[in-house]
Amino acid sequence: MTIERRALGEFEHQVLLCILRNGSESYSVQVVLEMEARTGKEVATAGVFVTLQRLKEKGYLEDRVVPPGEGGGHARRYFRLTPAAMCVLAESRQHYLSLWEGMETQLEQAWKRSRS
Amino acid sequence: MTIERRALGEFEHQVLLCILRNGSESYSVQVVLEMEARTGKEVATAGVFVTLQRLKEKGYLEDRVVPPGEGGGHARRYFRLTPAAMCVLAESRQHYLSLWEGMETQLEQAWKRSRS
DNA sequence: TATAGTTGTATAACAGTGTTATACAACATT
DNA sequence: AATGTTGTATAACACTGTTATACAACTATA
Repeated sequence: MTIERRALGEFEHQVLLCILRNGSESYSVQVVLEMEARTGKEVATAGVFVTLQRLKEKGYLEDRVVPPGEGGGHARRYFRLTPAAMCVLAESRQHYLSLWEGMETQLEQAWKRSRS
Repeated sequence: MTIERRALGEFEHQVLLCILRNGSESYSVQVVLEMEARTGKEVATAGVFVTLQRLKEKGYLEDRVVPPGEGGGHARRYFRLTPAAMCVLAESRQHYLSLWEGMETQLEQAWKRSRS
């Protein structure tokens, strides 16, 4: 058995990117809003929540609970990427690019061919 | 309920790309070899097989059985992409690019920051 | 003609990821 | 006290990925 890092699912991948994009830290609702803004589709909070937990278990996220400020409200759990997460993101980026290498034009040609 | 095409899983995505890359048609073993050549990792035939079946059920692949030629051997089941498959590939490509837009440099910077 | 080897198809079982429904906790408003 | 809002949390289920295993058709070799 080799020590192997499992690949991320697409949704996990997306959640990590949104946290990174939001700045250093994000909590669940921020991630949901960021994802919706970027995809144009509705995103369920619970789905993001479960994914945040699983990513934490796998060592890709660290979290801290921030108590409500002076304005009151509910405490929030903020997540930030670990170095392992950035590493796996970079790797999966390379993987993706190599899979698609030269395929963009080929897909377009195949598409035209299929309509003629 | 809107008529919605489910997103592809990453492995499904990869299988479609490999068939497209191999030319117009491929059968299971060809896909396995193509994937191994591209990723450098071993790929289980059964995994590819199940995925080919599922992609066919979803309307992304069409298949035909080709009897053994003069040299003999086992009959092969060849698969080719449907227009729907090319369409979903193109869409998921756009989706991916928009998710990563501007993130490559940001990931690099976050990475450096985390080591300082 | 047995026996073993090769290639390719096929299915079942299970683990991992994605989605939905639901509950709950803390605070604000009326 | 009752209601609304925001955010956390869990359970259940469907879908995707992986592994183990069986089987079918042919080849080679003794």
